[in-house]
Amino acid sequence: MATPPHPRERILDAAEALFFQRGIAVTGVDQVAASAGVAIVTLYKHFGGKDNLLREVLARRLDEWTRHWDAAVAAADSPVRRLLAVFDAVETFRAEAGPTQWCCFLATASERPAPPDGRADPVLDLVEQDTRLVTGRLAGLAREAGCADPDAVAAMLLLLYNGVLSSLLRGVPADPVASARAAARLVVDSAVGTRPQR
Amino acid sequence: MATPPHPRERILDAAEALFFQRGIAVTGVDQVAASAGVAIVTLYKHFGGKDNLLREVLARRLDEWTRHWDAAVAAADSPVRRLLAVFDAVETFRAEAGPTQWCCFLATASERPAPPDGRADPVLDLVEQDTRLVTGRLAGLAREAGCADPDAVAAMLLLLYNGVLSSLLRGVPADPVASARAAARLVVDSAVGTRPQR
DNA sequence: GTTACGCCATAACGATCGTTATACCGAATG
DNA sequence: CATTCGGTATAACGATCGTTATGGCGTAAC
Repeated sequence: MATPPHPRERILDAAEALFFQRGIAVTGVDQVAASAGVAIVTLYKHFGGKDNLLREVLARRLDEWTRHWDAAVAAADSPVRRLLAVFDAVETFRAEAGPTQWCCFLATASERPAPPDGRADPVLDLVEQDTRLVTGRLAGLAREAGCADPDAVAAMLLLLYNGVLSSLLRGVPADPVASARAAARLVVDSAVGTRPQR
Repeated sequence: MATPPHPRERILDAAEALFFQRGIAVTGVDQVAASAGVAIVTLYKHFGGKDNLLREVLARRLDEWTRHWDAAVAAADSPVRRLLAVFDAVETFRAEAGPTQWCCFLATASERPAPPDGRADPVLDLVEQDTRLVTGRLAGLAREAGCADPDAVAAMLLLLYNGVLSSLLRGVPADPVASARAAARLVVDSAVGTRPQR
């Protein structure tokens, strides 16, 4: 159970670990296959190529992240706590997903240039899908929490959210989630207009 | 004056633009030379290679950023405004530096894996130098502003700072600096314990 | 037993990329 | 005029990488 028997899962795990710990472009397909204990041919049998592999890794990640966030929101027992549940989800997700260095989607957006013509890139589409998910949910939860200006609150929380993910690259602050929670509480308390309901 | 006559500056400008708009690994040396209107040999005459070119781009950028931040701090007329001057500096720096997509240092840290052995990487050293600069200054300014817990405030502001830089990748929020300023004001006001001195 | 299937190992291909060598040109300097 | 210097153009090298082809090995199904 430590290593899933199916080679497909092992490839996805290895790709996720290598892509977002060391970088997507610098990680060769052979390294992914070797890390998964799988032949290169098997990788190409399951996924069509590197781009498709990256696409499936991102899709799986987006799915797991959505589930984590859903669970964290469901576990919260007040509208304000539901709004702040993003950071709980980040913490539990990172604890379970392992030592992935930083955000898959930001890493992909960073390394992958937009195609010159107006054509769409299926990989970058997943990044934008994640962006829409985060922004939309934050705005909705802010509205339900009774914030005076939900969009402004969502923008500030999104800033803290992106800050957490990118702070993993700098290594500082040491506990980005804790700092983000503290800052988010100040933002939300100010917007709701009530004192914190510890 | 639009295009500096010295090819060295043109190469640095072109490399900065391409590296951090499209990605470092995916940008070839030939593209940099072509964009600078310079032969590849000239690029290798001035800089020893791609790594050294990247190093000089980062060094120049760190220098300019330090100057901008210094100026913004000097222009502020209260300790709290000096603490918040980071975001003024980000705005003026981005307005002057041109359409660079996002933070050079985070992009470099994202694409460049740490060397496996304990050896030091001169490029990643510059990234860490930038990290130390930002964290150290924020903590010092927070202390001078009379914050109750300067390190905690610095951590939250660093989070917002990283959030601004990485939000440029997502494209949202539309005006990250404005949102960061609003959130930072809430954080600092709460830490100083006084009402905002508009 | 034979067939089919999933996987592995090896090798090779085309392409890109970082880097260097060679030869040429023009202007400034003596 | 000769020389030197900074720049250009072209070509080539080695290396890496994404991708594919070939052939062989085990296991489960019929």
